[in-house]
Amino acid sequence: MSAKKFQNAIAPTRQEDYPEWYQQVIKAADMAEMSSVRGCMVIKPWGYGIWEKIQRGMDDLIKETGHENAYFPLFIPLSFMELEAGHVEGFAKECAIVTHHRLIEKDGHLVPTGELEEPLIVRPTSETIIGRSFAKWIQSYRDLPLLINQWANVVRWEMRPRIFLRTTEFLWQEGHTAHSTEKEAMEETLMILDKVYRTFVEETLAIPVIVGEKTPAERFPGAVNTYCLEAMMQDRKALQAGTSHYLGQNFSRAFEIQFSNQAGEQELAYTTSWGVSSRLVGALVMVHSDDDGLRLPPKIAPKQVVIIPMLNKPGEEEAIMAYSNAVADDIRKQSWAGAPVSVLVDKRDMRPIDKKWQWVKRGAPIRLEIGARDMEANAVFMGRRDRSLKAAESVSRDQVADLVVSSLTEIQNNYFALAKMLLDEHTHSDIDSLAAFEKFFTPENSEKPEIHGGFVRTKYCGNPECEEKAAALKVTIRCLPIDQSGSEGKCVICGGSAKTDAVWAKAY
RNA sequence: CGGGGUGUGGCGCAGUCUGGCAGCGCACUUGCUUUGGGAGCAAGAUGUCGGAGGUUCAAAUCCUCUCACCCCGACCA
Repeated sequence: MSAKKFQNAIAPTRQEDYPEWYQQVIKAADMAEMSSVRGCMVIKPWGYGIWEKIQRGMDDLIKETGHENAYFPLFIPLSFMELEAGHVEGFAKECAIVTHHRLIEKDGHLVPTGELEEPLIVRPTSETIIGRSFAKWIQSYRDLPLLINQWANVVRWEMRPRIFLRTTEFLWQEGHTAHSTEKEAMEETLMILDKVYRTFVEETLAIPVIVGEKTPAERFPGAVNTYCLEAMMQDRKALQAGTSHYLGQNFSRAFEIQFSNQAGEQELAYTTSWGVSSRLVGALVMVHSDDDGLRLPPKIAPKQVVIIPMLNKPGEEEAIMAYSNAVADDIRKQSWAGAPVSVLVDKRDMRPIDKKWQWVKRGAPIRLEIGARDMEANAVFMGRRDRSLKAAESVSRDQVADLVVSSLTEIQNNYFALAKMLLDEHTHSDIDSLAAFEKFFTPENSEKPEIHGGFVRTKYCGNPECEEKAAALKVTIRCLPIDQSGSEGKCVICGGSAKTDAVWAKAY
């Protein structure tokens, strides 16, 4: 294969075919692949390493805000789903159902037998089964608040799976809490949204978000209010990066989550639920990556520094490896973002140039190439993933550890700044008529739509009909931002008087 | 569930119209050369051509049935 064939490591580029580019980045980074089970993915070590970093960081925040982890069953009795009307409607169409518990051999094939008296559904979310437990655990106001989180897999039989973004089975955390007052439950709902989700997504994943409330059309089935984080991908479409629900007394009524208050009266508890999923990995890909593959913010990279020994000539190996390991140890002594810098010395039996490209495609923030020449000069050759490949340069050995630390901070900040620039540049507040709105969201090439559109932040009258009208353009209200301006204006769709700010976009 | 498409070594595909030895590129293995910027040459290994049935001297190719997957809609963390 000749070098000229590669202008970029990933084909097609983002401009050429964004959805295909997305899949190629994941493949080239060796993160995950679709499995032989419909809609289900295999998460490979590099992709799972990213998820583990997400879990660790998020879990710390969840615990710092007073929650404890627990675990509930994968299966939910079918009858539980019937108890909350809105909930059934939302999830009934996408459930996996277990109806048998045994196999027998018949004509050389295994067929299910032993039909269950009551079918079990594989959890699409756990409000119902956790609600039943909460009802048992809560007797008195002294048992409240009850603050529980679960790390789990869930199954939703979606029509069109897309790797990491919408798979049949996915990984997530789901928080479930119960409170004695509406006020406290609402505070919890919003606290999680800001202190846990927004903080983590912006500061660790380097993804800027718009925080807001969903309209009734986009609300979680069974919730009173649903709040969310919305992020902009590089094709300017929105991706929901986290969600927090105020459930009011809907689930406590259905599952009899009652407590005696201080006056000795029975009251229904107020509950919340909130979650982020492995979809965040897809968001990382679509926000930060470029036409050479994945780019990982250092705080989420499973390895922050990769050392590639240039083992080209026989006889040099031992000395270069010793030098490389010594450099690695120096860097490991450095602390960054509250933890030792993680370093991998890639000593695999591969051509160094192939290793280098592999680490570029996997998005390692910093590459250090070490060969005989560097060793003689008491130096290393350092490349940063946020800069062009040709911008790599020689750095003296005694400066490298400090430079790595300052570079990690710079890379983390650069990725956030770039993503923020994209979000700001393509968020428009000056679209004030239906004609302008339609023009903005209509691609020039309808056969093969180019990257177009973005977020429109404008007034909305609150009429669901206006929302439906936008849906014809595949545009939905992503959220009603928390930071409302309070000003009065005209609804962008119907022109009627409107006070509410809304963010409109095409979404994943 | 509607409309369109595809199933051929690990991956990507040609071959199907007009039946006649199962092919190509990449990746993989081995050897030699090369070696700080996605190397070259040579040899090698890898296949129930999605499945079942039929037509035929002969089927990847034709016919019937079937399964799976992909794209466009409805659904969605």
